[in-house]
Amino acid sequence: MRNTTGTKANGDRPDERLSVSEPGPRRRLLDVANELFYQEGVHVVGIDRLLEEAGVAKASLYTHFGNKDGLVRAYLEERFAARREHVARVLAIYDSPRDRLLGMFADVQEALTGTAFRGCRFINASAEARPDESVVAVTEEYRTWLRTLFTDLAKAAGARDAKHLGRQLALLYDGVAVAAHLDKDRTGAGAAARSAAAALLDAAAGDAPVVRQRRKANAG
Amino acid sequence: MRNTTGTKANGDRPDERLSVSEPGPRRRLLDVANELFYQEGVHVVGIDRLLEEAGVAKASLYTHFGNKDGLVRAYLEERFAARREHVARVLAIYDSPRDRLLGMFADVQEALTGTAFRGCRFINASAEARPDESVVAVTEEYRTWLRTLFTDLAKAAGARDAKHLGRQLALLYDGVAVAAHLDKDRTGAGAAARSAAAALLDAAAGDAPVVRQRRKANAG
DNA sequence: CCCGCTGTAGACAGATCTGTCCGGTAGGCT
DNA sequence: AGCCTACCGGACAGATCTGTCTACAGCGGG
Repeated sequence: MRNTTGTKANGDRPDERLSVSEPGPRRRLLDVANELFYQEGVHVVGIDRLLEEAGVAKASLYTHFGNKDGLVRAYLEERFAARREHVARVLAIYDSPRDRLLGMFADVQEALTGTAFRGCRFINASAEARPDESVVAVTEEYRTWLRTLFTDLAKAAGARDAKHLGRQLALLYDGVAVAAHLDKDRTGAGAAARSAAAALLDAAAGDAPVVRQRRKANAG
Repeated sequence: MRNTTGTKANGDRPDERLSVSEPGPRRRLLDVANELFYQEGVHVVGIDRLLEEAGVAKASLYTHFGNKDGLVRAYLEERFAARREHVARVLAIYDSPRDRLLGMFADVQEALTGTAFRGCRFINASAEARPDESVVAVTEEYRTWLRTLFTDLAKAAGARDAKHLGRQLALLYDGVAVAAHLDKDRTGAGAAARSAAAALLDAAAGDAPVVRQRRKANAG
């Protein structure tokens, strides 16, 4: 579909200093997987479709990833890493803990204006996965990380019960992903989540916003 | 797998007044679909599996439902109707609008204590559906109904912006379905959603709600 | 220079799934 | 009794998907 002649070109290792030319088959496969698995679903997109779109031979897929599940796992783990980096960049924008927390929802609101938004990759992939597929393992890691992140943000923002607020915020985060995916009016969901996060934060911070000394009995 | 002899028995029409004996193939198929499609996913469960489990001939499926998508549609529409009835029963328990609203989340919290809980059928089914499958149509109807329901509850509970609060509550409702499905600790998500709903309602009801108690920390 | 590594192209096997069709059976109705 | 209808059991076709294997091409290092 793209490179009719077998070419080694670029092994897509980071120390490769060739000009941009053409990424290797592993890179091309991951790129296509990132697109198709997200837009259409993991089970719906077959091997042949991936190979066709990426211009990669079938044997290359199996030497690089072992089987389809290996490709799915590599794809999800890469997106997980990319997400961590993205969130780190978003959080770095803001100064105050409160703004950082709300910035997470501002970021989501911005993301779902694009037409390519189809909800949370991990939620969607998990909904169609069998229990033994590696999707569930990566999803669990991702969600643990996300919950911890929100708990940390809640704690920094001065919540009395940071774990509780963190959970509530994670609920909103899940909810907006689902709603923006399945409902027609996406922007409404984004705004609702953002304002709800602010309201919950205000309610949890209570009367003494940034002071979080009081009692550190169960904070964290 | 169950009735080795071809038997007419019960056509599972409502005016059938035979004793309980054995429901017809349509009923048996819907029952099995309700179980398997929910527990394992729509695409994962094949026709043969359904037929085997229900003890129904393949021809019966196609005469009753046309094709697999027809069965899926009938299954989802039946669950939608059952859900409407269930919600009506739940709402009938409470007297005040506020209690009715929070009762929706108390009901969910109770539901997810069971091991059979696997999140929202419609969300899960939509995540693995192609755009042309009838899953998306029924899901859209369901979600429109749900959003309207929460908006009505918010309005009755005295929210200033009922549509806004309704959306926020729907987000929480989606979120708890996802979280309780994918995370290990389900009960935590239920409690968080319930308390978040109360906090959002308090924040939205503002100063002049419908007879609200002091600040009753919700036990749960 | 040539060997080995990596990659392409595609045939092939085996499994699975949807949907059609045919033969047989049993109960209800006239 | 005889027929009609609903249902069962299973064979069958056609499509699709995963995974393996063979044949071949180009690049780079010893």
